[in-house]
Amino acid sequence: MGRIPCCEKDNVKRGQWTPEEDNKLSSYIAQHGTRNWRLIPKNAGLQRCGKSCRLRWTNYLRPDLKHGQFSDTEEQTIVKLHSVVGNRWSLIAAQLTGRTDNDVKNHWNTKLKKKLSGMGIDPVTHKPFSHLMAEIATTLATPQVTHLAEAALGCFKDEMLHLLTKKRIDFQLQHCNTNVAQGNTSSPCISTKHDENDDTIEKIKLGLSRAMQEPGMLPPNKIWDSTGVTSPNFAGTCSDFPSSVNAFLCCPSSLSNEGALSPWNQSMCTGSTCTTGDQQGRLHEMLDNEDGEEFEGGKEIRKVSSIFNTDCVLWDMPSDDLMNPII
DNA sequence: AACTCCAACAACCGCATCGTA
DNA sequence: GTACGATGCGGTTGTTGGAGT
Repeated sequence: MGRIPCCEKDNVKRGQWTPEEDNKLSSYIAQHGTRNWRLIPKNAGLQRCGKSCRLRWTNYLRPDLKHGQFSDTEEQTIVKLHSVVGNRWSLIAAQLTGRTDNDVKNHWNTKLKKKLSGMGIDPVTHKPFSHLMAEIATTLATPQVTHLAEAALGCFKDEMLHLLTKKRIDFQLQHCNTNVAQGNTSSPCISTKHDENDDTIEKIKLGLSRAMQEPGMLPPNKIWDSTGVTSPNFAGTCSDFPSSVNAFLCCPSSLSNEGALSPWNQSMCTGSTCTTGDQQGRLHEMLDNEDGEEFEGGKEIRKVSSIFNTDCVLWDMPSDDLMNPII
């Protein structure tokens, strides 16, 4: 048995579409609409799978599609919705005029994920990395925590190396300069040349292990220093690490100093649930439509309550976006 | 100039869900 | 209620062009 193929693969063309094929498909759909994708390629004179035609149409040829760069507002919308509905790309895309799920997904994977990681936020949970570490620490005994932290470090390593090396993020040289100016040589500047990766990873490992074994570490919002310089409960100091590592371990100043460095303003939930009623209320307000019941994304209609989790990061949106009738 | 690397995006694949007989 | 074809969706892979070496 097995699954019936959507079309006979031997007789269909694959790969990039040519302008001629695009023209054939567009003009056929303009005349006959998009009923029965299986018949469309045959009737339109295309040697393509119906599924391939559908994708080409929905992702590229549709006249109402917007091509080109995502605006800041669109990015904010994506991040905000992703923090609530996760990888429901079609649902997210439905809130952005002229964008497809494929567009949104690609933009998320190539840009936004890295952007969030760079801000010290886990793109999956939308929480600060340090926050996640702290949550692990609250639920596990120390030996387990250390191993888990090591495992987590492995997961994040690629993103961090990317940020630390490829993007050449500034390593908080100002702290180094300050230390030097004050004659403090006990906290040497990190070399950005020699064995940069190894040094950094070792420091992260050390910092994580210390943080996880330090009971006073928790809760994290208690020790996040808005200056990002020192933390009395932290075994070292945040300034021992590059800025992007600070983001990972100490929470970046952009998170605690609203609007200081972050490209987006945000309010952060503390703990495993949103703590301020007005924030939570506002998200519900944004998600519920005027009747407070359902919202529609493409064909899907789901109860908001079924997809709404209380773990969230709330992104401040321009007031115009709040006027989106669906949100 | 040639080569490598990487980001961006298009397209494919297989599973899930829907609609209908 | 069930079977089956059609369509939607999300994950993944492939391709391309530009930047860096």
